[in-house]
Amino acid sequence: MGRGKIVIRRIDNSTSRQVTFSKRRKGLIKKAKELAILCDAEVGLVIFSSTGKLYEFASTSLKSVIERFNSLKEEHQQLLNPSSEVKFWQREAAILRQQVQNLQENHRQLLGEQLYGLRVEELQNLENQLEMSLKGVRMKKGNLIHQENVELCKKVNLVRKENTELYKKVYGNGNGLNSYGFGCGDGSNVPVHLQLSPPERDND
Amino acid sequence: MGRGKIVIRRIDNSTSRQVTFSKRRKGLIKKAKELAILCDAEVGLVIFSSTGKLYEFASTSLKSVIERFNSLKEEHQQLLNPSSEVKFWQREAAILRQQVQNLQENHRQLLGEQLYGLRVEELQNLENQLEMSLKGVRMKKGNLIHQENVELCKKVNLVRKENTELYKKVYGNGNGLNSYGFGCGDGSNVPVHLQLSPPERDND
DNA sequence: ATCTATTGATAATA
DNA sequence: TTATTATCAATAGAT
Repeated sequence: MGRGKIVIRRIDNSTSRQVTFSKRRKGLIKKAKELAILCDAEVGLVIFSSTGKLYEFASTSLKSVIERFNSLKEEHQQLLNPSSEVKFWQREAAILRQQVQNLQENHRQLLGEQLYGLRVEELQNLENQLEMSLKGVRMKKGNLIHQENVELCKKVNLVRKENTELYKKVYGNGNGLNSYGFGCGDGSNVPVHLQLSPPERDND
Repeated sequence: MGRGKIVIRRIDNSTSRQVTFSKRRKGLIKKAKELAILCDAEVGLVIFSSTGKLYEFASTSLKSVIERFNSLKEEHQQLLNPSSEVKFWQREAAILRQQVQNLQENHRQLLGEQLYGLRVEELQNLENQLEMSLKGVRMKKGNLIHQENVELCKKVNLVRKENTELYKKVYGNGNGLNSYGFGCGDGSNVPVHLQLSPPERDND
């Protein structure tokens, strides 16, 4: 795929060999990456240039890929390493990996992805599930906001009291106090002077 | 490079994921081979499918590539020594276990459970997410139901035709036949009896 | 490095 | 799985 067809055979010219190496190495790694992502595969790729320089790619980590490769090879020829402990942990890892996969699939469906192959009934269940979730989340949010409001009101009232005290100290027992109030639905309807409030920083 | 451009992202549909895996795996291995030959490089490639099946390529041998890699990384001992292999798998299991836990927590939150400790903003995000999901699921369901309706309509029409034929056979070229039609929005404008629709529940 | 004419890979489809 | 083919992507050769 270039200006002309080439035969797959060692490139004699050292310069163009290096150039081609650089280009194709990049392409190969890109494709390895794409395969891993598109097809949910674990890919490991090791390249040594003719000068001995190492280039590598792994969708997870090369160590993990090599271990997995080794353990699979050893499993095939069960004679070599009878280390049952290793096998135990490998099985453990395999089970967990499966579990992760199941959870991920489930998760994707909850996110409304990967819905191919589901029947109407299953979709209905999913929908009901999501509606329940939404209800729960909204209720929780409502509660939280209400609670925060209550807290804020308490603060406001506290500050208001301080203000009243300060006002008294400055102007004497103040009746020049115009009552534009600030109710919080907590029963109190005492007026508040917002403009006199101390500069209390609130987190927003 | 195909009939259309695609985004590099996990392919949801399992069948086309497998097909793509098969094609691209082949392509990747071909390119790895070409790189090795053209540029005189030592290449090792390991691919695990999402179902755990192993595919490999090496210009020399994978053993050689891995050993070269290991010795370069100075981890030769580590990877081949069984006791550290146990450690590796233990770590692997720990990582996976953590992953499972995270997914489970995430999952529970998507189900509207275990929402303690979330801030309003996080709850809002969750809510938005769930709404998106719901939209996706409903759309999918709608499509599916529509499709099923179309199929059913075809069946009904087929049966109706059979009935007409039978009716003719029983009563002669029937004009006593009251044409209670059954249109399916497929172009025919025969009157439709909506009250015959299946009792589909809609979500309030 | 950058630029394109070409070849090569592959997504969609059957 | 295999085959086909319209398209897109990679890259050979030139600059």
